[in-house]
Amino acid sequence: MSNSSDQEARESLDNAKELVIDSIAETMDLYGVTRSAGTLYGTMYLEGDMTLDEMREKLGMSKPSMSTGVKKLQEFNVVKKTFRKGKRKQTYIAEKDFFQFFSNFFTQKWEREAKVNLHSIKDAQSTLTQIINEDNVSEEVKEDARETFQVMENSKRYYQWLNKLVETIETGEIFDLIPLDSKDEDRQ
Amino acid sequence: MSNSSDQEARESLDNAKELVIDSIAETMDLYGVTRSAGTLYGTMYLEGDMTLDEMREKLGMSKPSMSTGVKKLQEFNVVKKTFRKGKRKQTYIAEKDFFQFFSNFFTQKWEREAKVNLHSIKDAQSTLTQIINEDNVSEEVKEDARETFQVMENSKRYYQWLNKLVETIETGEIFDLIPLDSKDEDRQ
DNA sequence: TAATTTGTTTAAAATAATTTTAACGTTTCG
DNA sequence: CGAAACGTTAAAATTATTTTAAACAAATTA
Repeated sequence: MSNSSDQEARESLDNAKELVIDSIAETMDLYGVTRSAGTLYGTMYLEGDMTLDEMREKLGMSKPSMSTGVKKLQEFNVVKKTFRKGKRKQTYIAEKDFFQFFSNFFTQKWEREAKVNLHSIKDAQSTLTQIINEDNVSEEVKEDARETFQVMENSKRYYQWLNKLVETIETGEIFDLIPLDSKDEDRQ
Repeated sequence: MSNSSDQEARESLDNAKELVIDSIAETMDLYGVTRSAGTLYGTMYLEGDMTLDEMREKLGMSKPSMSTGVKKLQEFNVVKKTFRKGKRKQTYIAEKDFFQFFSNFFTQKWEREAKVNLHSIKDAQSTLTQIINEDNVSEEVKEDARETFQVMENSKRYYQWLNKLVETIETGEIFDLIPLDSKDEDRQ
C-alpha cells in the first residue's frame, strides 16, 4: 500500500523523528558535542543500527564526514560497531539506554578531569613548596605561594569526590541512591 | 626586598599557577567551554577578584574579549560581579567552591536537556498518535510510528531521573548520599 | 558641562573547525 | 588474480567561531 495519505503519514513520521533528533543534537551541543555528531547520534538512536552509507543518505552528507562523526561518538562511548549478518558493510549502533549514555559519557569526562587536575596540582604544589622553603625570597611571594598551595589543596577534595561519584555511577549504585521511579527496575 | 632570587621565585610561582590554570581550561573544554573562557575562569580562581583590565593585562588579550568571556562564564553561573570598595571599576569574582561550580554548571545543563527533550517528545508523540489512529495509512508506517512512540516514551524515564538528580544536587542532598570525606580515594 | 573612564556593541580580520573531494590501502568476491 | 566495494586519510574548500579595533553609550569626576 502506498497511496497519497500514506505518503503524507510517512512525512509526518519523519518530521516527528527529526523534531526529537534536533532536540537531542541541541542538548548534546550543551556538553560540547558538535551539532552534526549530535544529529548523527539522534538519527541512529531512532533509526537503529546503520551503515555509513545509510547515514550519508539520511543526513545528506559525505561519507568521510560520517566516518569521523561516528569515530567521535565512539570516543564518547555512545556508539559501537556491530555486525549485520549477511551484510558486508560495517554497521554502527547507538547506545539506546540513556542511563548508560549518561554513565559512559560523563564518567569518562569526570575521570579525566580529576586525573588531569590532580596531576597538575601535584606538580604545582611541588614547585610551591620549594618557593616556601627557599631563602632569599620575599615574604610577599612566600605568602602568595602559601595561599595558592592551600587553594589547590582544598580543591583536591572535589576531585576525590568526583572520582567517588564516578564509581557510584559505574557500579550502578547511583540508581539505588537516586531511584528511577516507583517501578524499580534493575539497571546495569 | 626584590633581588634576583625573588624574581625567580615569582616566575616559578606564576608557572605553578599557569600549570593548574591550563589544566582547568583543558578540562572545562571537555564540557564545551572554550579554552579562553576556561583560562579566564582558572585565572580568576587563583588570582581572586579582578577587573576587566586586570584580566586583559594578565591574559594579554583585548578588553572586549574579556567582557564576552566573563559574560559567558556568568551564563554558566560560575562568575559573578562584585564591588571592590573605593574602586570605580567593576570587579568579577569566580566561584571558588568547585562543588558549587559543579552544581551550578551541570544542573543548569541537565535541566535544560530534560526540558527541551521532554517538550519535543510531547510534540512528536502527538503527531505519532495521529498517524497511528489514521485510516488509509499502511501498516508498515503505523508500525514504525508505534515503535518510535515507544522509544520516546521509554526515554522519558531518563529525563525524569535527570530532574531528580538535579534536585538532589540543588538541595545538597547529593552530599549526604555521596559523602565528601572518605579516606584515600587516590585513584589518579 | 566637558573631559575621562569604563564597559559594551558592531564590523572586520584572523583563526579555528568542519566538511568535502580526491586519493589511498584493504578487503571481499566473482 | 582483478574488479569492485569499503572505510580511512590528506588536502583543499568552506563555514563558523573567536578575536580585535573602532565606535558608541553610560557613568564619573573635575
